[in-house]
Amino acid sequence: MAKELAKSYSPSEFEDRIYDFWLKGNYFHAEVDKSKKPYTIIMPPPNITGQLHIGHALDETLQDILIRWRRMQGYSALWLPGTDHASIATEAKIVEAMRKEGITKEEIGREEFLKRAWEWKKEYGGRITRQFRKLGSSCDWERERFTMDEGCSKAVKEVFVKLYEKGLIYRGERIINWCPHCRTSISDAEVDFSEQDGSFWHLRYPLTDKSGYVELATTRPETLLGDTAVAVHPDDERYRDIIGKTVTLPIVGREIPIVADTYVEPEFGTGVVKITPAHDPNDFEVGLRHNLEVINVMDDTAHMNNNAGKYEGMDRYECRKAIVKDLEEGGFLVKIEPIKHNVGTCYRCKTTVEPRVSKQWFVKMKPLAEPAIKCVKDGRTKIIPDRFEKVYFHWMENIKDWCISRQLWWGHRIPAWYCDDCGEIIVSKETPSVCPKCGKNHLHQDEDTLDTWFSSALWPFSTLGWPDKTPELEYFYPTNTLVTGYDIIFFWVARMIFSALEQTGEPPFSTVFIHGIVRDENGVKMSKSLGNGVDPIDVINKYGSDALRFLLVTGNSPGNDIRYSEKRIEACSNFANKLWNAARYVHMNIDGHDVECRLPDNLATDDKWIVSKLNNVAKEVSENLEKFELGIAIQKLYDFIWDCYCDWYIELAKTRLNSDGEDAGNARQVLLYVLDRILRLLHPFMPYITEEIWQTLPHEGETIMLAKYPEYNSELDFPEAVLEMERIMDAIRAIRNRRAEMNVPPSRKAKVYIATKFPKTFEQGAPFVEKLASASEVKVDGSFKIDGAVTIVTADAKIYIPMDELVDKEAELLRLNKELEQVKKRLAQSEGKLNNRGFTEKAPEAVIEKVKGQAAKEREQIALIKAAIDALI
RNA sequence: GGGAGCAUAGCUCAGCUGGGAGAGCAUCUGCCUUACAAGCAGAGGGUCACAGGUUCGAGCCCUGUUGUUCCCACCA
Repeated sequence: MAKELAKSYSPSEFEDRIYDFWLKGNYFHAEVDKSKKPYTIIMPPPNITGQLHIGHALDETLQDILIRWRRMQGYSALWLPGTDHASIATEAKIVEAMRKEGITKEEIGREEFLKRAWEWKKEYGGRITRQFRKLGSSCDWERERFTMDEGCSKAVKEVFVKLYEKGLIYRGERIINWCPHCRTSISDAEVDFSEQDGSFWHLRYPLTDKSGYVELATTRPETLLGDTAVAVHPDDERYRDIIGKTVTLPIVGREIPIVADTYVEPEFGTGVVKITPAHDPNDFEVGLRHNLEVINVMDDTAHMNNNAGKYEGMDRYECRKAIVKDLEEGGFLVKIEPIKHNVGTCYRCKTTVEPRVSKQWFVKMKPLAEPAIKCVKDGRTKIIPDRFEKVYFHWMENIKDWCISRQLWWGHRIPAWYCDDCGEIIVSKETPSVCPKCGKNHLHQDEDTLDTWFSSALWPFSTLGWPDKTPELEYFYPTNTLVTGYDIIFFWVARMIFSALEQTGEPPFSTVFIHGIVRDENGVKMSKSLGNGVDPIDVINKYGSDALRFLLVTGNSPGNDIRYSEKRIEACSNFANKLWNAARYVHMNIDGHDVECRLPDNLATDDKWIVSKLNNVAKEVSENLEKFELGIAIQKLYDFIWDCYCDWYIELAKTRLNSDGEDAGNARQVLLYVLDRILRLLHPFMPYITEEIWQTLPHEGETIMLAKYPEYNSELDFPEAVLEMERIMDAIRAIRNRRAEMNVPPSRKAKVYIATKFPKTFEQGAPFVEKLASASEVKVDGSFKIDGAVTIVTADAKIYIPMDELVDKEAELLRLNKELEQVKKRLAQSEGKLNNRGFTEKAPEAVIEKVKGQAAKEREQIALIKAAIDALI
């Protein structure tokens, strides 16, 4: 560790070194320790394919602040990290890499493919967590997990089998969302809708009895090949007579029924809908109600299959063109109307999804959703900010069964086997050797894997050892806080809650702390495809991790988005620089002296003032952190450090440090003590700079990480001294103000005469006035009255500065009168309140007292100003 | 169609349970006062979107309006 503080603040010089120091000290590691209270955060596992982006940086920073704060408070604070196997994304990456080599996954087969995948994981899977280290994340790397490691896989099988046995997992032929590019099913949550320009083709389907035709409109003419009915609303007068008749499907020639179903909206289009149960979720439902045939006309790449007759082999869009052409030629096309409509796309690759009937595994959601709703309703899990509870409830209450099977290889293979002889399905944690029903051994395992989110849903407890009853699970579970963005409430948070309740009987965490997303300077979401993203590593290299962390929490409230801008990060880095320099100043003064980091017995007024301020900041910061108001907490620290400590206390202390007496020693001690507490308070937010400085100062303990977080102490409140200091500071500010108005440079010192009712206070403060208000001499008396001087009035003092040549009597009078008017106005306001019976009868005592105090001060000030005016005339 | 957020200084945003509008940046003025010019001291700048209401008192609570962003639903 550095023994000396470098001349200038350059974070890149020490941040990595400090992180290594922490690692070597094993300070991030949390143990089961019954003598301490546990505090647990399970890290949202980033995808192994991922690269650190600013959104991770935000998520990590918030978690690190909470965990460092709790650790310093004495909790056994576990932040458990890990990564997610991200089946679709990873498989796509590997397939793409193989494509460049000219091979497909089918060619090399499942086993060989998985070998490659694991190799890929080994090589790149740790990239993102290595990047997390740059942020200063103090997670327990010894406990790092992976969603496909042995333990997590065990948990996945356990849950699958349990749910299956309970009847909550079933296999069935349903309509699901199919991505023709990824060639797998995806869940409802994985479909993104985007508005696209499309056409509305109005078609004529002739009645089979040749008595006419029905006109209908569709956005997907190619699905006509799979039509098995036409539907109208049962109450629609126009079509009452044709219900029960049949139409002959154009081109295909199939005879299909006209059914009545309330799903049809008579007002929309022509009030007639073609029904394609195999390729539309709503049509599928209609099909079920009317026992319609389901004709799948596409294969898994969205090319037409052999049900499509002469169109077989065509891509769905090629087929659309061909069909439209044929319809037109056959006289079936009435018109084409341009429309905008929402099209479902794959959240991974943005390919338009193809609704498709296929055999998949599903989780029955209703029974699981109920307790999950209750858990948040009764407050066992709190969502912050609470407006997101509404989002959660809405989703949970309208939830549909969750399609969990994926036609991918990279992931948890579904623990289900099929008997080739008798067709029995065996769901089991262990690989069965023979069919329990027919006893034969011709079994094959289901080819599919599970949705990535199935394993993520178990993350809070699978990582702690579940289903085994480990000491960790016992001690750290349920966890305390989950920190994540509002964009994955559905994907992840909701699923963790119902999974945990079902499997462990307890909510996975007591609080969900939701944050927003990071946007660019124009408020546009940062994304790879737009190229407007900022690489956190670049930012860290340029400004330091502490500045980035500061940026990400400051000026932000829970759940709100954050805007990144270069200007803002500069301001953050300036703050770090300010702290750095303050520390250098303290060093200049304590080095060579034997200074202890504790408060001296005799505190001067300014010492008491800064200690009181510090004490209250410590109190407020903790209160804000308890409420997850991180932005407010750091703002208070910023103000305290910059305004109170640097701009005032250090400047005040300068008047005392020159002597060799006890007072100078005391000032040194207080300077050091307050700096030490500042560093501790700030540490969770800016871990690197605080550690670097702390190590160079006299201190006890190995690391600031484990130093005690400052707490409020009523013995360190000195309200009297605070009041006295405020009087002096008011005077100093007023003098500075006047001098600035008159353009008097600081180099030009002037005598200052202070007439006040608090002569003792001001006599004590005289050196401060001298130093900070450019006074050559300060005289204090109760009754000064000086002619031809600049006159300044504060609530507690009348101040004269004889600067004859600068005094413009007329201007002085004008100014004083203006001030008088202002104060009078304020007094009128105060008195107005006090004379209002409604106010005095209903307002709380404290508020009334406050207003009374204001009024008194205002009267006082008016008297002083009037006297000053009299003196001038 | 349903829901949510946002609207406060020129810009970006805070404002915690209602009790005299704040910060950073930008602008202007004066300072190299030996921790820091990445700084110091000061100044200007706001009908808190609009209209009602509740209240002794509203940026904050209620209702409505407008603008804006987002989420959910997916009427073919």
